[in-house]
Amino acid sequence: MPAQRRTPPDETPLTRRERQLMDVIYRRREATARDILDELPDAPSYSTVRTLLTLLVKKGHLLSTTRNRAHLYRPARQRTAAAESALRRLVRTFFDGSVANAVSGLLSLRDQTLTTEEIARLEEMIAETKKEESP
Amino acid sequence: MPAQRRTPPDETPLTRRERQLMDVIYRRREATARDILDELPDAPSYSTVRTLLTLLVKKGHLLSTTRNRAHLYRPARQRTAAAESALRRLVRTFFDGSVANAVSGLLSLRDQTLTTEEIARLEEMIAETKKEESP
DNA sequence: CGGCACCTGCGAAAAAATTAGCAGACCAGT
DNA sequence: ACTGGTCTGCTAATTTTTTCGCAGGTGCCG
Repeated sequence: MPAQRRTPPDETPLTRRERQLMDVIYRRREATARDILDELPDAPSYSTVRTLLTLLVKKGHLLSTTRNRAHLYRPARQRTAAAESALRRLVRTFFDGSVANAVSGLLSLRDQTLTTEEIARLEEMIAETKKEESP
Repeated sequence: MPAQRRTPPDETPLTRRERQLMDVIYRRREATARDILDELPDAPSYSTVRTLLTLLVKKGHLLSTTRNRAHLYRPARQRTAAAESALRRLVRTFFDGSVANAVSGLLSLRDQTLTTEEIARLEEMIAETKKEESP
């Protein structure tokens, strides 16, 4: 009987708060309880954040090292891996499973403008994809 | 005193189950309690699904109409709007706020291959974007 | 050295989410 | 018209989450 989860980051969906913390950590790549507390708009007490963090470690979602006196947390899953499954979910849920549609949705996010450089990069990626698809 | 949430789909993050149901509904665009029950891998009782559904309506996340005898649920927010905010979150969390990076991540999802047509469409979108950026 | 500022682990209480059963109504088929 | 199958609206119990406080430690500075 596995008393405490080990390595494999459980496929169980996270709870609200858990996801919120994980998001902060993924965004920053690493964080201490204090960091998180400072970033959350609706943060609970320091004590609470710490509890959640400990829980996430036990569940295998986070790894912790000690920097100075405080614990420093990092995601147990590679950032890209997490991003990938998040993207998959999104594509399935909102874009009928079509990657092309998702890209479209992404491009129409008129938030921050793409630089000329980025556009060039995208073109290159498309070209690459094309090459792979139809050699 | 607003006894029951009206139109504005509350910015409150959904709970685990709630999100799960919403996802199914977004994917199918509409669904009955029965539909959802059938689609969930780890479905609870019919009764439970109905309770959640009712709750989501009360919170303003879903709208319900009656088809035949059963309630038919649809998202209160436009699918595209929901997709948009989900994308934004994802871009911020996993791609350092870079849309280009996100597109890249999307393209490297080697799940299903893009058809030649889709690729052409993407190229067109990029071209369009380019035109807008640097007129 | 004494005190301030923080961190840690542990133990629980409070709040929220999840689950489910029940009675009444309705429709369709025999 | 009766029966079986399904849906609805409630009510409520259980399980999870979420939240915190307290009792040590430790490092640092006046």
